[in-house]
Amino acid sequence: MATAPELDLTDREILRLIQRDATLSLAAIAAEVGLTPTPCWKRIRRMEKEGVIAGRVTLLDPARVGLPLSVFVALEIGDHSAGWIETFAQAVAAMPEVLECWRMGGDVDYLLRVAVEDMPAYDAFYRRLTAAVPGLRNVTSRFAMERVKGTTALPI
Amino acid sequence: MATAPELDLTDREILRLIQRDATLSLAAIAAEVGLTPTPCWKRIRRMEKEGVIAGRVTLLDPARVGLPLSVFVALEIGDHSAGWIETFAQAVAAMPEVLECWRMGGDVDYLLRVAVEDMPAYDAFYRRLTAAVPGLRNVTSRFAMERVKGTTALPI
DNA sequence: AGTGAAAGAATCACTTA
DNA sequence: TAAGTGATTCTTTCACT
Repeated sequence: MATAPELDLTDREILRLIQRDATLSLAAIAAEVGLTPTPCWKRIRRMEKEGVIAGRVTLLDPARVGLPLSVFVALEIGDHSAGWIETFAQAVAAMPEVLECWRMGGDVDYLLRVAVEDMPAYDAFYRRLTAAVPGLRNVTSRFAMERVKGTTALPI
Repeated sequence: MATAPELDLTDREILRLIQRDATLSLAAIAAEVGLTPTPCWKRIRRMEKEGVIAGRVTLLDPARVGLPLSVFVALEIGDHSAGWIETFAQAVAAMPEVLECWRMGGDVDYLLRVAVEDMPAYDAFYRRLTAAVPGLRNVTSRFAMERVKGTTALPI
């Protein structure tokens, strides 16, 4: 078990910068936070090892790659056993259209966000989902009209 | 208006790789797709210019930076005028806790995903939201227990 | 799409406060 | 324990083929 990471103000300032733009050079980061590149590099590497930094990814425009339709799917389930949940998690992991899957408290058991090409593609996904996951008590699909805001940058 | 980008199989293969890992060198990408670094670099730069590539970001672990609570907020509004919607979009843009905001079709008008420290922090956010956005007909908060899956990689 | 060169960046051993 | 220096290596970038 790793000890809880202590993040000082400089660590947080670095995170704030690289969260928004992973292409910033160490020299640019260093200039922003008032250090030289080497200590910045050491801090970043430390935060990667500690798991504070989960990764660096390239974000695409969904519409430009042929996936303009986003759907939120609320699931209510019948069987709440550990075995069922494990099976469900594996099914979801194997479906690349599912970008996010959250286990929820309250009336909804699971909430999915799905990216597909169009309505027929969503229908095909829906059929695969309900076939792969038996015992769904209720499935509610809500279709997104517009992404008003979308960021991966956490408020730190 | 830019012409619709044509993405060939190599473009898509490059996108598939860098979507998962933005730290891959051009040499590594080139080896994967069976080219040399220069044409890969030209393709990536072209897709950046075209807007297919939206950016490169660093992802953090929310719990490790003190934001372990994710809340989905469904909003029903009274006023559907263009002016209201513009005001709402600006309010949401100014609230860093709101990571995503979608305008929806159907029963729910807007769906937000919010990251906060704990329940008191969510309550404070809730008050700020309902104060900043007058005329909300209904606000439903659903609390996430567990992120079963979360990826930024689109199924291309 | 590839080659080869030049410029720029990351990485690290070592030094200093 | 944290930051800086300078050298090395790797990577990106680009003119030319």
